[in-house]
Amino acid sequence: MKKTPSGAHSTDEDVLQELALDYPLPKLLLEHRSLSKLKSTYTDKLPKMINPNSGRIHTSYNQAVAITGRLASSDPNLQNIPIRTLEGRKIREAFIANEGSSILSADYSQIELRIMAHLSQDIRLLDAFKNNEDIHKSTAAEIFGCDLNSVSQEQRRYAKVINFGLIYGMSVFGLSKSLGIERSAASNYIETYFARYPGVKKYMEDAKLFAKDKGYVETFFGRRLWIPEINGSNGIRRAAAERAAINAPMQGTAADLIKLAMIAVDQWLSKNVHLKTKMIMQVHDELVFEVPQNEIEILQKELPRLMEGVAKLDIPLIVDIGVGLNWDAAH
DNA sequence: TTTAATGGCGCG
DNA sequence: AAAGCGCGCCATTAAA
Repeated sequence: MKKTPSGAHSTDEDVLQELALDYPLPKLLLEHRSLSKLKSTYTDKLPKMINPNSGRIHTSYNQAVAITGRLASSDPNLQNIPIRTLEGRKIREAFIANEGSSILSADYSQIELRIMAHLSQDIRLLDAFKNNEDIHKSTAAEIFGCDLNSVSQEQRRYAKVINFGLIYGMSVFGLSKSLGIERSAASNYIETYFARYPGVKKYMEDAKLFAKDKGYVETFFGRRLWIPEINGSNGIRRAAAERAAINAPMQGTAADLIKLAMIAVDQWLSKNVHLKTKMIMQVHDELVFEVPQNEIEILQKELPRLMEGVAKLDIPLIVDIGVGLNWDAAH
């Protein structure tokens, strides 16, 4: 149903899911794939990487690999610990706090969509975030032309796929595939979306034009992200570069913000020498801490203030906090 | 035995 | 020919 770059028949998840409608084997294969992925990558490997001195797993953060300015975690990668499935979450449950401490997770809510609102200056998107609305719900209300409180689960799910797809420059083809709908229907959704959020459409066109003119795009702070293939002769790679030009300012600005947050939190912890709390991980829009019981209250109060205050955008930055005895419970 | 390429999939 | 951005790591296979 689909070919790999080398010309072989693809057996990826999409293909097997489609085949599973007609045959029993693909479903079994998918089950085996997901379980063996969890076993080989996490369950078998992570225990072997415990440092004998600390009794812990220590990752490395590379600051100069990701072109958008994100950190990248390796050996082991702790930025791709499972969370999306029940089975996977059992692995996350194994990340536990010391006796007497909790794991605290502080993550930016909808950070890239908020940045898109700021960069695009789209009035409806700015308003939605200023009113602290459920953004997928409010997008659903716009594209389905209904009331905020009459949005169905299904409508919200559609809007969510559209919202995330847009951040990445998704096409009609991609949207129709990921929603399993006709291309004409997908085309209608996108058209309606851009009619309701014209600022977003203009932002995307401007990002491409800017990149073509200068060879780079910029984050909110003016950091440059070079897109060399934006004027290349290979049409396919050029199209990919155009999508990167749309995405890079958002992902790059989010990367800038969380780095500033890490610095702000570190300085605050250093200043308050009595605190035993430790910042132990970063997962792109999330900071993870190990917090003694008697410090949870102060962290719950101070972290949002510190992280939300690193920059003044035209929308509020919102930080959600979760606390638990393990990393999964902290979400 | 090590390295590289491939296809696939975990996360934000 | 591809149609969704950014990563790192797994098993498998082939080459060095």
